[in-house]
Amino acid sequence: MTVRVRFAPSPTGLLHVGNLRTALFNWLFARHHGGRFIVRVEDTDRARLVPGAVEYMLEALRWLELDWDEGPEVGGPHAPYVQSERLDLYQGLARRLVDEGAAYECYCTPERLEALRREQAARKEPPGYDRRCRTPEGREQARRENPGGRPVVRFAIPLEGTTTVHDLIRGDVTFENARLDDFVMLKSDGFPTYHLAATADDHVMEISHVLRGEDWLASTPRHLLLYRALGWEPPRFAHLPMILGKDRAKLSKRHGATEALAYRDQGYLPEALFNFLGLLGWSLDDKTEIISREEFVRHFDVDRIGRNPAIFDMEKLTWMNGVYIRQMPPHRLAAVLAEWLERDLPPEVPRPLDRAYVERMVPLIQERIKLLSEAAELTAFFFTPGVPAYDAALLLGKRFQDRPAEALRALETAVARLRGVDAWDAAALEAVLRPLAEELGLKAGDLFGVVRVAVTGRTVAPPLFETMEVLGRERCLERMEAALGRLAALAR
RNA sequence: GGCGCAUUCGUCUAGCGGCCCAGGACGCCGCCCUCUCAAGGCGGAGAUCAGGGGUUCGAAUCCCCUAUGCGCCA
Repeated sequence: MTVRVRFAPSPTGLLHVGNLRTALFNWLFARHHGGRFIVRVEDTDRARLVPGAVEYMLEALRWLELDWDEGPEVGGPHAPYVQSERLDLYQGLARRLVDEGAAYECYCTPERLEALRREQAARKEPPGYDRRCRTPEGREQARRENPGGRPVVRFAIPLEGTTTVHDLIRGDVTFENARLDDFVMLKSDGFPTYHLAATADDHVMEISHVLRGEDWLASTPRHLLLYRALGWEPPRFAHLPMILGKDRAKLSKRHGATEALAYRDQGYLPEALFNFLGLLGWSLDDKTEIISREEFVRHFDVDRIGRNPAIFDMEKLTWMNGVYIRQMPPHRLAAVLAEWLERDLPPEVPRPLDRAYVERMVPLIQERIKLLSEAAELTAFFFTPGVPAYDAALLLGKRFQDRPAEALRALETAVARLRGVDAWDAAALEAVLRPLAEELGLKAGDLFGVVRVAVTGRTVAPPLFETMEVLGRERCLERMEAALGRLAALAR
């Protein structure tokens, strides 16, 4: 059987990471089985439509590199892939089911339905339509009460029996038909509800497997009944576990970012999010955490999808992002970081940045950042012209806290020796400064600390000698001279 | 309220009757490495496998009940 799966988002806002995970699983399933991955826009809820939402969602899929074989932009044999452009299909099917007696028109007014609900609630009965319009007599009565009103079309659920969903993840789940109510398939405005539209499209588009969120499990018996009424073979279903926030409630804004592209904007790598999301509800074995896209495709299948809801652990995602940053070829990281730096470095830094300089700097921070967004702050001193601003007291650190004169003498000596260095590379610099510390009776760290602050303006920075090498002789000496002045002022 | 799904360290999970007085990872703590910070290495704390009944020579694994969480229906 050819595998054909679909990702069918509603363009009602931004793309939630939970939906992105669903998209990812569908994509992986398709790629693993050499099938087709289809994107379909489910825009039949006109009240909740958000302009631009489709583009945003497609952008998120592209960012994760989840390419689709059929759908918006690429077309396909079952175009259009936008439900609002397929109304004829749904209306025809609704009419057919009405003609065949499997569905009926309902003229009940919203007011009556509301009153019905209230009564049911008062009597502590489960809510649901009372099927008044299912009989010709009831329908006539409703029509008289609602003159000129346009009917909805409801599906006539079998009054007896059971329907069982053969879920690929959960096994058989059986529902009593009597508990299902006659749901609306076609609204009075001629638009289908999700139940009809999804069922119709899944059949017409020859979808073989429906991988969707667990929140749809309870609707599946309705869909199965629809397939049966239409004489269609249903696809296989697999309901994916939900993704929750820290408090075990459905993941929402309160838990941090929920929209897919917010992760891009916060400095996460698509491959890291891909890996992380792929492991939310699926596992390869008992130890593998870092999995390449190719390995995912090679191994992914529904049999290792879990059944329990997962809490989205941002800290683990961040750790994983660090792993991927460290794994990147330095030149690629440099290319990516260059864009962030162009944007985030302080305004006094001249643009465009010297790309070769960025390339030399990047290896020094590669294993020190977990987010791309951290680079600018950490490396600003490489780029700011002149002497960086910092609190002069930092030069003293702990060792020279009460002895600025000693610090001054040490830095003076260091500068003097450094002036004699021609080959300004890390090894040469270390060869000068390390023995000097001993000569001055200082611990290496204490001497290096003064120099670090002088040269970078910070107490925490990449390794000193490599940093100095990249900064270059002139910049280092200029900054150390400036520091001498500041130490002298402190010593006075 | 009804129906449904789920329940293994704080979190993601491995486990599909004996290999488990439960393994890995994140996070946390300690040590090592070390010019700061990271990264890395080593080690540690952390789960009476939600609770209770069964089935079985033997259960985290099978069955039942309860509890809790979540979902759907309005």
